[in-house]
Amino acid sequence: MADDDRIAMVRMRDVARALGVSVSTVSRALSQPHLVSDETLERVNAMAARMRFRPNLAARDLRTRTTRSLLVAVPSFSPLFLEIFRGAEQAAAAHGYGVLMAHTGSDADREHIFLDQVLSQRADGLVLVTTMDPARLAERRRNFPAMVIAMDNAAGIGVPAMQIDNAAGAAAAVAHLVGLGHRRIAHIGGPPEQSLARERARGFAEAVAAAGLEPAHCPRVAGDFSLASGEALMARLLTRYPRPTAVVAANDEIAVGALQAIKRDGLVIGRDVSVVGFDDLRIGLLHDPPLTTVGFDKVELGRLAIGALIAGLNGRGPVADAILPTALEIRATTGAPA
Amino acid sequence: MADDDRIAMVRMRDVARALGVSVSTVSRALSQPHLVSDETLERVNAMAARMRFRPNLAARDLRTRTTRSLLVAVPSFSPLFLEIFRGAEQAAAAHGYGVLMAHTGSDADREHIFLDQVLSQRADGLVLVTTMDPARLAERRRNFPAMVIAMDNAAGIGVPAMQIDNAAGAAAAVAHLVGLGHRRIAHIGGPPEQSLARERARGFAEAVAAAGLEPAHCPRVAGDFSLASGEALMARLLTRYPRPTAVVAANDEIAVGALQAIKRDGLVIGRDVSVVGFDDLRIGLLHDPPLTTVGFDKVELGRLAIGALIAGLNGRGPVADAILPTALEIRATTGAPA
DNA sequence: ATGAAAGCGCTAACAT
DNA sequence: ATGTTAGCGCTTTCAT
Repeated sequence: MADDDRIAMVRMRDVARALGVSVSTVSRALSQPHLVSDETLERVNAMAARMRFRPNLAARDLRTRTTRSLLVAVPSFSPLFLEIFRGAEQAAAAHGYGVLMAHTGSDADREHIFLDQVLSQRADGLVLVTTMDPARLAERRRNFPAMVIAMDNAAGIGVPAMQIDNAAGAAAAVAHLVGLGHRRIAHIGGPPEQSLARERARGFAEAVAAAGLEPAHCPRVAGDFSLASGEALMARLLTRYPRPTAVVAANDEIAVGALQAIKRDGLVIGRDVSVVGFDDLRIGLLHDPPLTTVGFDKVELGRLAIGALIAGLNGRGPVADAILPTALEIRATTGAPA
Repeated sequence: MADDDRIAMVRMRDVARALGVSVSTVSRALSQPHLVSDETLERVNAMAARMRFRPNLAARDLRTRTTRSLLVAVPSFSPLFLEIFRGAEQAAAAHGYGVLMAHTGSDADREHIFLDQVLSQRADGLVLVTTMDPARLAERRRNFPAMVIAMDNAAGIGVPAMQIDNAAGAAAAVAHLVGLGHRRIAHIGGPPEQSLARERARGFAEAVAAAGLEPAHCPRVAGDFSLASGEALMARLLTRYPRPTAVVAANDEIAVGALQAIKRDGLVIGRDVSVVGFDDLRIGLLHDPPLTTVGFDKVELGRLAIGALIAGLNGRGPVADAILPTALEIRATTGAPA
């Protein structure tokens, strides 16, 4: 019973009537205060508060063709992407936009869903965080809504992209190890379908070649960015002869898995085998010993993406892509080979 | 230049004109296909696809007073809350709803923002995940929109709440330790402002009393749910005389911090000092040795919350609160006292 | 500074 | 099975 004590929605006209003014006056007082007299402004504000008036945003959005809210779609809830979201949120708030997060599971269908949300005016724009080469999205549509790619390139789909220098990061890891005296360095990569994984593998390969290392001693294997894959692949690598003295992992998850495999074999981390991760997430810092890894400013990446998106929304021409630098964080899993 | 090659929005009337039918026919074909002839249906679908028509959801939402999308607001991006979100997402999808995630940072202002989103018709309902006692929200508003509380009680604000049995979980941890022979068990809690922390502390205290342990030997200290606080507080606990032989932590973060402090002191985990966590997150499983902890079905909690929300939306009366059970996951950080 | 009127793009009676 | 009409709650000209 009492099903009718649902919250009765109070509309602008209710506020207007209660005040004996027109709807336009209320509307103006609420969104363009400088257009009404001080007295009216005050009365409207007071009454709106008293009546607990909430504007119907569907109506406003329809009329203004804008929502002042943005979407950030992440592939998964990895801390990496969450950090990016955090930056996005900051930047959006600074510009008076709200942000909501959605996750795609790297599923193309789901990515299209969120693109459509923008096309359908549920949000003004989209930051698509992806590591899967967004060019494939073009197979199914020609025009893209207001959007920005983060973490990946946007080859050929004509939207701004904010990335990091994956190849340079991997190369820096190799250089560090070579400097320590390593000559047999392996790479445990991510799935080659992911452009992110390919770029990191490329950086590794190029650096190995540049250092003049024997390719046969620098094997490259591909995992799936999971800890389990890092562990399994490392275990296999350890049976090779000659055994690699160091490993560059394509992310921190893989690196920690590798570390566990090394420990399990009774080898000493940083002496028998050195490991470098990628992404600089907490999981590596928590490990004992803490992981040497390739870091970068994830929050800044999110900020940049939103900045570019909003600039685009404001018609300030096509924004330049950005490639953020990486920085090697040398901790305790790397050392001179025994 | 070419600023005008912005995506020209195609509206329903454009599709209707192209086909020589009325807008209503297009509308019906798209959302109530059984109301139009097969032939019309097919023509409309084809044309809509060809013209890349996307319905303007602001208009639809305005007209139908519904969005078919739900909001889940989490306090932080802790894996605990992300698991809950995952469950929410599943359940929502099963009912044809979309879900977006927002985060509140346990900030009351931000919580109100998302409540307002619902009142403003941006979403049909809200799952508010909180550990801060939602009753305080009532200070600032009388009526709540369609919402459900997750992880906390909803004392006195008249909305359904889906929680877990925090006190029982903590008590089970104590019982496990008592069974192992421990008589001096400490508790490192969370901030007492959080009802979640208070409940867990209460369960601890009651179980300690029920077991007839000497209260002076079972100190309770309060951290802030962070690893660092667990480490610092554990270090202090270890200087006490007589030293506690076991600790029940209010969450896994604290527990892992405690573990680090114990290790640093050169004590043996599970023999000199046993530790039980709470939440059963990956951080505990990753630890060496893996953490004994109080677990519960986080995904199910999210599912239940969405189920209750949607049931409420459909007018199926007030939904009963749920209290999910916890289950002790005995791993390797607990053992008989030395 | 304020009011009247039009209209955003859609859905849902109500006709036919 | 389809078309006509009204209207969701706002914002924004255009008058005054």
